[in-house]
Amino acid sequence: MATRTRQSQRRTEALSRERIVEAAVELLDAAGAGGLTVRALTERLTTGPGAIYWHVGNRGELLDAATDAVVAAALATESAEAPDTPQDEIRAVALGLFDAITEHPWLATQLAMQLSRSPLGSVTPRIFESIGQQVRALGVPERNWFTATSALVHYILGAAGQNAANARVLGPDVDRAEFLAAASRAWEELDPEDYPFTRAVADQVREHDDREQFLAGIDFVLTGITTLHPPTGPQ
Amino acid sequence: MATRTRQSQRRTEALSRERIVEAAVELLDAAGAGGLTVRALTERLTTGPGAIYWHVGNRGELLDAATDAVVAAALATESAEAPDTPQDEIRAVALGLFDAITEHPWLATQLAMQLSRSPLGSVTPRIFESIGQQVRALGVPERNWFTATSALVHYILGAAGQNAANARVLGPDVDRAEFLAAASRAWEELDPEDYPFTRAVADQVREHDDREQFLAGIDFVLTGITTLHPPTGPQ
DNA sequence: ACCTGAACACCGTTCAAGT
DNA sequence: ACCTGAACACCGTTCAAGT
Repeated sequence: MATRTRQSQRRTEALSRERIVEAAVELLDAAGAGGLTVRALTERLTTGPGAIYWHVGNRGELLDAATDAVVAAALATESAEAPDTPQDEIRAVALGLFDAITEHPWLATQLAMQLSRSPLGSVTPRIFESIGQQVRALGVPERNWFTATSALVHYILGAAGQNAANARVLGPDVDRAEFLAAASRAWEELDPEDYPFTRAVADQVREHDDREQFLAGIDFVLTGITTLHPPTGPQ
Repeated sequence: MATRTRQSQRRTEALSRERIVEAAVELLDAAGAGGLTVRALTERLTTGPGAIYWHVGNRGELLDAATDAVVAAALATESAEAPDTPQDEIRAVALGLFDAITEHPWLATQLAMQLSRSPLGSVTPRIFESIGQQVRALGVPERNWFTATSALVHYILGAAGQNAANARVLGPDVDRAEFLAAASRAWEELDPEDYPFTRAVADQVREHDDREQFLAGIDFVLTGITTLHPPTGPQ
C-alpha cells in the first residue's frame, strides 16, 4: 500500500450513479446478493452512506440498476454479424443471456425477483422485444406472436436460472467433470422406490454439456412453435 | 381480547418444527419473503427466538422447509384420476405447480434461489422425477430423457415464476381485466423506435389467459420433443 | 449540488440460565 | 429435552451539518 502523498489520490474521479452501479456489480460478482451491502459499498468507494443515498434511492433500486446494466450489455453484444436465420438470432440472444447468468450467477435470482414484480422493469421488455422480433421474422401468424414469444422467454429465463446452479457451485476453480460426477453419484443414491427415473438418467448428467442442452430446449420450443403455428404467406 | 383465565391458554399444543413451518408459510403468504422475520414468528407463536432456533437451525433452512412443504403438497394433489395420457399427466403436474405459485407468489423467487444453489435441495428432484416418468411413458428414446425432461422443467419453472408477477400485483382484490388493460396501455406507450414488436402485441396482452398461455407453452415443448425425438419401439 | 458521519430502528443469531 | 430473554454484531436508511 503506497503511502499516499498530499495529492490525496483524487478518489477515482468523484462519485456518480454509474460508478456506484459498477461497484455494485463487482460486489455482486464477488459475493452474491448478500455481498452487496451499503457498508461494503462505502468502503470500496471510500465514502459514507449519505453519498450513496444521494445518488441511488435505496438498495433495491441499486440491485435493479445492476441487473439492468448487465442484461443490457449482454443483449448489446450480439447483432453485429451477418443476417442469420431468425432461429439463429434467437439462439444468439438466448445464449447471450445464458452466458451472462453463468458469469453473474446472482442475475438468475435477481431476474426472477424483478419479473415477479409489478409492471415491467426495463429488463423484461428488452428481452421480450429482441426475441419477439425474430418470432415475427419466423413467419408466425400475428395472433400467436404473444404466446410464442412468451414461451421462448419463459424457457430461456427458467433454463438460464437453473443453470446458474452449476456456475455458482463450480466457481472459477472447481473441476467441472468432478462436480458432475458427484452430482451423478448423488442421483444414483436416491431411493429407488421414489426416484426410479432420476436414478435412471444419473449417468446422462455426468456427460451432458450445459450450453448444448440449453440449445436443445430452445429447439424444442422453436419446433413446437413452427409446427403448431406454421407460417402464413409472406411475413 | 378475552381476559385470559388461569388456564393459560395452552399455547396451541407446544412447539414443533411442523408448527413453525406452518406459521412461516402463513407469514410468507401474508407479506412475502420480507415478512418472514424471526421476530414476527416469535409473536405469532408467542415464544422467544431461542425456541425457534432450537427447532430450526436458521432462517434459510426455514425458508427451504416452507418451500418444500408447499411444493410437496402441490405435487401430491394430482394423480388420483384415471390414467390419462402422458401429455395430460405432464399438463396436470405443470398446472399444479403453476397454481401453487399463483397462490404463494413468494414460491417463484424461492424456487429460483433454491435451484441456484448447490447439489439438489429436495424440491428439484421431486419435480424432475414426476415429469421424467411421463417423458419415459411418452416413448422418448432413453438417451434423450435427460434433455427432454430438463427442457420441460425449465419451461415450467420459468413460466410459473414469470406469472407470479401478475399474482403478486393483482392480489386477491385488484380487478384482473383492469390490470391487464393498464399493462396493455403501458406497452402501447413504449418508444416505437425501440419496441415495435412489444407495442404490436399490446392488445394480445389484454385478452390472454394465463393458464391457457402457460399450457400452450407446454404444448410447444411437448410437440418439439415428440417431433425431434419420436418414440422408438415399445417404451 | 454533493458529501460526511453519527444516529435510529430493525434484523438474524447466540447463549447462559431456567424448567 | 425444551424454552426464555437479554445481548451482540450487523444491516438499511435518515438527516443535520458541512463544503
